[in-house]
Amino acid sequence: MAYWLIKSEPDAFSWDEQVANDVEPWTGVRNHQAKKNLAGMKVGDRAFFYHSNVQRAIVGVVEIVREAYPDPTADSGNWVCVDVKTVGPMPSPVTLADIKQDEALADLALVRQSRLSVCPVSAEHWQYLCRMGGWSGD
DNA sequence: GCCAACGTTGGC
DNA sequence: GCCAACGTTGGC
Repeated sequence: MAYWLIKSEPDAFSWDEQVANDVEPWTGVRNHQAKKNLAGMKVGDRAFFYHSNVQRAIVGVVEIVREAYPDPTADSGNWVCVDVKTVGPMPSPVTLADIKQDEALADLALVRQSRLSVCPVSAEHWQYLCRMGGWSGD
């Protein structure tokens, strides 16, 4: 299974809303690199839910429950979205500042390509970040 | 096919 | 609010 990180501006769609909705179509991605990553997601993959802009921290974990299908919010072009399901909140959110000052995470896509809204996370980095956030779930 | 201009994203 | 990074557009 693969791991990912998806970004959302809390003003547009927050973790609280994700928890309330439980399953949410992840729409609105309009970047080819991000689209490629969406298309590579499989059911059962896990993703960090990251708040960009205001809070800048990993605040929760979601699971992919539906693989890439045409984004209904796209008026043109063949953009895709996936459905994600709430798994649980990070016991202590991992902030971007924490990530940036840790050498082991220097080549995280989140750091290297700050504008990419859907990025892959290696298994090593996933486990590392889970430890930082106090995530003890499976 | 190159490059300048412009728009958007996101960190600070 | 500013700026850097990056994507897109359009003139040539």
